[in-house]
Amino acid sequence: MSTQSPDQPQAAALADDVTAIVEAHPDHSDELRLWLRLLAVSNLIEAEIRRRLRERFATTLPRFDLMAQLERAPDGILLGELSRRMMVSNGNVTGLVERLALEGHIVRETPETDRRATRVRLTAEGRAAFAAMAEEHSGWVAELLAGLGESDVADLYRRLGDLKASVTSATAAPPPQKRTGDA
Amino acid sequence: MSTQSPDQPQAAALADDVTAIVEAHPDHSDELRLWLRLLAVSNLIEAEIRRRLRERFATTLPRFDLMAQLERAPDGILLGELSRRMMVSNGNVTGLVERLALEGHIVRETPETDRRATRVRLTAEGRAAFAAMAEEHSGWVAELLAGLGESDVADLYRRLGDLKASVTSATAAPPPQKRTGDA
DNA sequence: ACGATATAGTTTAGGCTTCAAACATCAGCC
DNA sequence: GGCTGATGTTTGAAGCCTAAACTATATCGT
Repeated sequence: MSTQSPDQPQAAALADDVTAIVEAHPDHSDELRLWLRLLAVSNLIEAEIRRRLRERFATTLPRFDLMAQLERAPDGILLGELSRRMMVSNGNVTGLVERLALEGHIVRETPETDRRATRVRLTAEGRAAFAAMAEEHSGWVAELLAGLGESDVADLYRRLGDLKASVTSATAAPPPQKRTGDA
Repeated sequence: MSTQSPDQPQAAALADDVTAIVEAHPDHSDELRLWLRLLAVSNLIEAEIRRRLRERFATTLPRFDLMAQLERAPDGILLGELSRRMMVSNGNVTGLVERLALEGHIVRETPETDRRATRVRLTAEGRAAFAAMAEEHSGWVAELLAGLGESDVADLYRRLGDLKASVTSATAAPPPQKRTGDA
């Protein structure tokens, strides 16, 4: 059911001048539609994966993500680095780690060189549990994307890279204010 | 290149280091990478939009979404239909509506024909607030996607449609339990 | 050494989200 | 009228998430 047509108020006569972008009321509906579709697809896949993680392994996507990070760092990882890699807040990681520790999947330890810090590591049990989940997980993704050809996958990957670059440069740059007279 | 080779996911022989498991599925790694990138890009854009909604309008994406739905339904909409369109649970909508009503953006009313139901509508104030937000919002999206050419946008849109179709058919169909020997 | 500043994590308050169970009402049937 | 089942919404418990305030430790400048 794609009742997702955004029905934006149609910009009137669209002067398609690329240079005079933000000031007037250009038609942004193509970009908006793209974003809405991107969001819809992403949420669709994510919801299905969350559902299966829950159903098959009684776990959640954030927990899975966290364990995936730890799996790549056999010597453990500091909480701050973890939150950076997962792109979530520090406080979020605190709770996630707490729950995973209760489940016995990970352990916390304080390095002697810096007693502020906490390093977390997968337990043997956690490593085994993650291996089982990861195996199925990649199968699920492959299954969901099975309708795409190999070249589609590569092409989408590349174009999403372009998109990522666009977003990154737009957010990294200082906010484009009205520069009066920037001749 | 690993083309459609006859897949043999025989994981039996992997007595190797368990840490290599995730990477050790050549058949699925392309799809996995694509999904991870899709997720990353989507989250990147979403986080930026959430940030700006919060900063500029002291609101959230779910609230914005809900108001966007109401904006398209001038006569109001039942909560159940709202939760269907937003693709979230009923209970979720209850709380969202409660907060937006407190803010004066929407009103609730019980239709006389069915006193179980609740119909919500934008107030005049809510409609005006949404108009202001929507205008900026579409500008933000256009700004974030500005690095893409017009044809890139169209192409990505189409390919994401293919992807959506793939996911939909994979989830709508009964679970494919065993992969029969494909050609 | 001492105070200022920076860094690592935790806590707090609040919002979003889901599921499951409860509640309320309606529509049909006897 | 009084069951019964369906439908529309709310509630409660639990988890995820953030920003801001806070604690504890480290480091740097003097």
